[in-house]
Amino acid sequence: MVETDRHYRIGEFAKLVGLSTYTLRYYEDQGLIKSRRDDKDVRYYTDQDIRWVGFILHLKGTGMRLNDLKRYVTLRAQGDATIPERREMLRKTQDDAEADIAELQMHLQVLRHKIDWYDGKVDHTIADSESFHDYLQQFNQE
Amino acid sequence: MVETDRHYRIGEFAKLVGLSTYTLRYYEDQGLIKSRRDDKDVRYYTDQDIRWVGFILHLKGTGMRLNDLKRYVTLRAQGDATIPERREMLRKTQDDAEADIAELQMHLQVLRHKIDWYDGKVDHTIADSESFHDYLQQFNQE
DNA sequence: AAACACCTTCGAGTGCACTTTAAGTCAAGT
DNA sequence: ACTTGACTTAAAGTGCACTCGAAGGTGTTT
Repeated sequence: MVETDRHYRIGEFAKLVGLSTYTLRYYEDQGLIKSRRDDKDVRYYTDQDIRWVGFILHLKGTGMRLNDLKRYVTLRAQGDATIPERREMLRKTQDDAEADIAELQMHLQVLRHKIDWYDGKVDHTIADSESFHDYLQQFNQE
Repeated sequence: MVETDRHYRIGEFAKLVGLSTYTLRYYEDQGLIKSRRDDKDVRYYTDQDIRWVGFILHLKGTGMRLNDLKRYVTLRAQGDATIPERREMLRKTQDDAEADIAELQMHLQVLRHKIDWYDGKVDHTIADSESFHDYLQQFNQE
């Protein structure tokens, strides 16, 4: 054991994980996180919870929706038998995120070219003010 | 000249650029695009407009908001004197997009690790079911 | 003649993820 | 005593970017 006995009330916990107390209660309502209560019915959280919320934020950060997150949590609660499905959810999320990045990169490429054009690094003699776009059609798979 | 004399009505144009007619009218209301009208007051668009909408979609694709897009359009209408500001807007958008990608990559790294963990490629003997997170704290600058 | 595509204004609806308020209670700290 | 922070439920508000519908019109095509 490290120091897993530390307790945090919602306000402190909110600061630790970078969410508002509103959001934490909302996530609890949604079933994404759970909290224990002291004898006064006041929520408290532990370092475990910090890690769990951290993980949730990573999943959200890759674009996973609340609904999928709920599903994931439900599966997790059902034990190891659901690992294949959970793995599959993560893989799908990963694929989507990678596709998003690829698309973003493509759009960025156009932006960079336009900035270069503003900087005079690219041929200015073309009449059409947006014809750099033509040049970049080759990257355009959409 | 290539073949810049082709005219498209809104329905056809919508299909060409991948937006709905609703959205095209909405963008026009917002001042992002303009259309010419025939003698019956029916909108028509040209190949120029396809390129312009294409550019808009690239900017949106990098995360630029409608409001900023409006500002950009306004500046563009004011002529070359506003090029520095426009360039700066693009640079800012670029920076933001690059930051988004970096963050996404970081979250993805966690996801990939978790998938590996599910696949048994990573040590399974750790008791804490989410402790892979600890391992990745090093990437966590947020 | 009916269907279809276009036009107008303008307000309401959608989806997502919060965010806030209201209204009342409880308890610890300064 | 008062402020601060916690608690409850339920509902309304926010922001963004559409998306749609009503209601009435014109014009072209089948």
